Amino acid sequence: MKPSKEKDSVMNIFISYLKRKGYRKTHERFAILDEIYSISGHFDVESLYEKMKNKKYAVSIATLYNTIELLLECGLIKKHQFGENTSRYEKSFKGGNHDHLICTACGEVVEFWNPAVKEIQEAATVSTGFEVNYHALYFYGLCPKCKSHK
Amino acid sequence: MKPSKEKDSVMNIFISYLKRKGYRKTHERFAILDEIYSISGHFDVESLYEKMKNKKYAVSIATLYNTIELLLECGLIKKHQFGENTSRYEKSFKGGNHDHLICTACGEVVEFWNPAVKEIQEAATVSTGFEVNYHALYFYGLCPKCKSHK
DNA sequence: ATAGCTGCAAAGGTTTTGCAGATGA
DNA sequence: TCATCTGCAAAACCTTTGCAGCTAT
Repeated sequence: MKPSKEKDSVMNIFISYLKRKGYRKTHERFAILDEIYSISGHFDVESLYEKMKNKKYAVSIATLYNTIELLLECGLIKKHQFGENTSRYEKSFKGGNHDHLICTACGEVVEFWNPAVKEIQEAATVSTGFEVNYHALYFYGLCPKCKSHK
Repeated sequence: MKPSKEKDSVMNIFISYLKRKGYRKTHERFAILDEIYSISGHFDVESLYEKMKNKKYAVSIATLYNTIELLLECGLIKKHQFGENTSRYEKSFKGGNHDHLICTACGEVVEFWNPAVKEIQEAATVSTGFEVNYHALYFYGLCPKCKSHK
């Protein structure tokens, strides 16, 4: 892991989470977090497995799912289902709160960010009595490339 | 199918879609659309299958998936993946454009509607060059009941 | 020492596919 | 008639689980 402020913070969050829950600090767990935070953009379990397969702390699929569950719980990654049957994930430390445009033709995913989502959330909270922890907003359509090819 | 303006329109949309694509008008397809439009709220393939199992035009799972694909394509239903591994669907004729609050504790899904989503869509369209056809906005958190139990 | 973790392989659950027989156009 | 559709069962696919051996504490 290259030294960086972000990765340090992320590691600290994970470590205190593990400590708080009484979970063990294993090589595999740190290797997985490290690998995930070196990926820019989205990933699925299969591709993460492939990436780690030949590295020092190669892990099994079962351990990936196990650790991903922990990382979801402590908020270090987010889970998405962009309409396929495979779940996709992304890191969510800082720069969080962005949303996604998904091209229904080629599958490209582009991010955007708009603070107005918070206002909608506020309105929905008030009218329904929910306590909202996070959100996901997806726009589906054609990316510029596919738009021009049609 | 009980006579109703909505169901008539829906049928017409489906019929012209089938005609335009050169697809056949089969009993199964109409029975499925009819069944779906008699369901209020969300459903998954399994429950739809159970509902239709003992009726006149019982259909197989394979045919359900096939027809659901057609209905998605012509916009008469929408597909959701609320974080589970099962896809859920709902009709989308009129009254459309609503969004969802999902309780992460008990799984309850509540709908809300807010026109401001369109403005966010407009902004995202302009900045990315996408042509957006539809959206999905989910807020995850605790419903009033689970909030008070925690 | 020992409770918890990993890896393997098998199981589970959802969705897709291949093909023979049925059917709308 | 005949290309398409349905239903069945098998396959494919992603995810979860059980258990034996390993390891952090």
